[in-house]
Amino acid sequence: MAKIVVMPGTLAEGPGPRVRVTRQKRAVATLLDETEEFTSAQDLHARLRASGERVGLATVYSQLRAMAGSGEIDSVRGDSGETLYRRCGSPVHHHHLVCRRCGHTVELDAPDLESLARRLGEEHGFSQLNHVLEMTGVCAQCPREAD
Amino acid sequence: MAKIVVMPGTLAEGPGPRVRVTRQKRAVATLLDETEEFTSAQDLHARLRASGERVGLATVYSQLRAMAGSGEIDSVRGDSGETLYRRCGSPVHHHHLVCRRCGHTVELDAPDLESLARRLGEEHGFSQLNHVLEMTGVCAQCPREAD
DNA sequence: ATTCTTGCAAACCCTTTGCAAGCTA
DNA sequence: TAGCTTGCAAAGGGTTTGCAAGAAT
Repeated sequence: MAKIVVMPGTLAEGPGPRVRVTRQKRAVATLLDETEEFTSAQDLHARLRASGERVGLATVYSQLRAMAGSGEIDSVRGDSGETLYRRCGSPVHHHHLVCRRCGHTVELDAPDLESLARRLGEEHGFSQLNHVLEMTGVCAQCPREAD
Repeated sequence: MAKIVVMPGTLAEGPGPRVRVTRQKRAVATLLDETEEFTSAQDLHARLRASGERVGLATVYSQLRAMAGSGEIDSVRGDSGETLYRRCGSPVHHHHLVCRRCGHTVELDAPDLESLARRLGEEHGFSQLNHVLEMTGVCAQCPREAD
């Protein structure tokens, strides 16, 4: 089921709730900017606390959820069941290959995949195609033991 | 903590724990055989109960974990955070192409995609690869105007 | 008889929610 | 001031664990 998300300045917003800029939001956004790899809400929260920021865990969760919902950041699921977030680098369509152990991420540019997806859809008479590929694995730097 | 799993007749087993065949194990294995799609532990448990089998939820979990650990079944993480299992091998790995308008679904068999995904992962030194492709579009039977 | 397996209930972990106090616009 | 936002604590949902009773060998 599709979730309709209206991004600021995209469609007629009507008399909806106005977003407010808070110290907490800036702190999370900033830390996210400085972080390359996918990280969890708990990790972000711990780092914010460690650096002296006064931010609640629930707030971090709420914010990440909002940002992910509006497409501002990407999210994937880690091995231990938690959700990992990261500021999405390139605005163009691409996919991620994420290490389930350490969160190390590689941005994939796979033209073959794009054409393949298009072909598959057209073969079945579908139009207005869209696709999301989420790849995960264990990177070369991580122990490959199974558990 | 790595768990060493020795499959029957694979390596020297030594004086390890002997696996016992129980009614519960057979029930879960059988139901898994009859199920094409990825299913959750809870779903399997509910279906077992519904069919009159007396099996505990903890047992189902424990068993799926063991089977997945030994590679007997595949596991992926669903959107809601639960782990989904499926007997691997026979019912080949495949993806779905879903119509956003009517929900009509086509099961895709795309060997090209599988090899492409494997290649992409290996090129970046990843192992234990896993991928989920979600394709959506508008099928031939549906009006394709307004979106 | 031995020891692996079961399964209830409680524990865990991550995430969301209830809601009063705090803060932005 | 008005009403989003915050954040503590509690609730939720999925999965694991403790351990005594039960079953396979």
